[in-house]
Amino acid sequence: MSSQPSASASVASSSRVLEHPDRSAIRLEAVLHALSDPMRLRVVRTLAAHGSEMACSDVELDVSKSTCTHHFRVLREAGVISQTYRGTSKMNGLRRADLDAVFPGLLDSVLAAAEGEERRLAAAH
Amino acid sequence: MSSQPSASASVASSSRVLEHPDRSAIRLEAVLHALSDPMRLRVVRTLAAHGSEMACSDVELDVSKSTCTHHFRVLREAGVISQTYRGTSKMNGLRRADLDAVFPGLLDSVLAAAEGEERRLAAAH
DNA sequence: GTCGTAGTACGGTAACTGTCAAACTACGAG
DNA sequence: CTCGTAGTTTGACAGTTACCGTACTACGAC
Repeated sequence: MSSQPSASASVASSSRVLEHPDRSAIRLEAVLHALSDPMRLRVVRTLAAHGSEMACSDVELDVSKSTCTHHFRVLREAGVISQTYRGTSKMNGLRRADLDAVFPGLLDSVLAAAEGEERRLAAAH
Repeated sequence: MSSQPSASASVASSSRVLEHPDRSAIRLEAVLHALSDPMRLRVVRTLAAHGSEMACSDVELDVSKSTCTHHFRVLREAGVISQTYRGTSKMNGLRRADLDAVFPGLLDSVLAAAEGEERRLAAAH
């Protein structure tokens, strides 16, 4: 049902391999659902701003480690991020190419929307 | 906290008035959550394709009336649609101007994404 | 006034979801 | 080998959500 991580992710460097949906198995509702949670949207915005892959622990969320694991898994299973183990760490990256191919402009419009909303809310306080 | 329906909706023609969030109270997460459900996405696509306002009963969903009421309310409370009573019917319209002002390009990219996904899934069968 | 329709409120069910602590595994450093 | 860290799994809890049937309200037609 799944394949190896997309081309944007490096080859796994441990025996632990993570399942990712094929580009063709990415569904809009799962993507929108994944992005509708504030924690996960924050992850995605952080990865987008950073540009290159980041370890889970480098993305600062104010929740427990088990909750972090939960949220990263939802993003991976929706096809929004790719994940690869590097020793004890797991490196995460946006599946930008896949998402832009399947839903052109969606990711950027969500990121821009979040940016704009954050600025408006900051200005309102 | 809410105001009268946005300018895109007509004046209410009955004593029943529905609360709608101000443009400034529309939140991205609520919008994405509202659009991540297949029933609600169908409503929004139908309203988008139709162009002008439609009655609840004119949007064909394969669920009970009480479930329809639930979904339309989620869309209204997220600020995605405006609703106005007309006799026994309730007229619904996309809050296109508000959504485009608050999250430029988001609605169109979601609609295009849904369109593209539908075509790909239809071609795959 | 009655009648039919659109839509609602309520209570219920079942599944989902986000949260966590605790115990765990996998890995690299030493 | 031990140790520390990253991340996981499990079970639990509480809240949310989509679904429904039923009884209801509001409205217009007559």
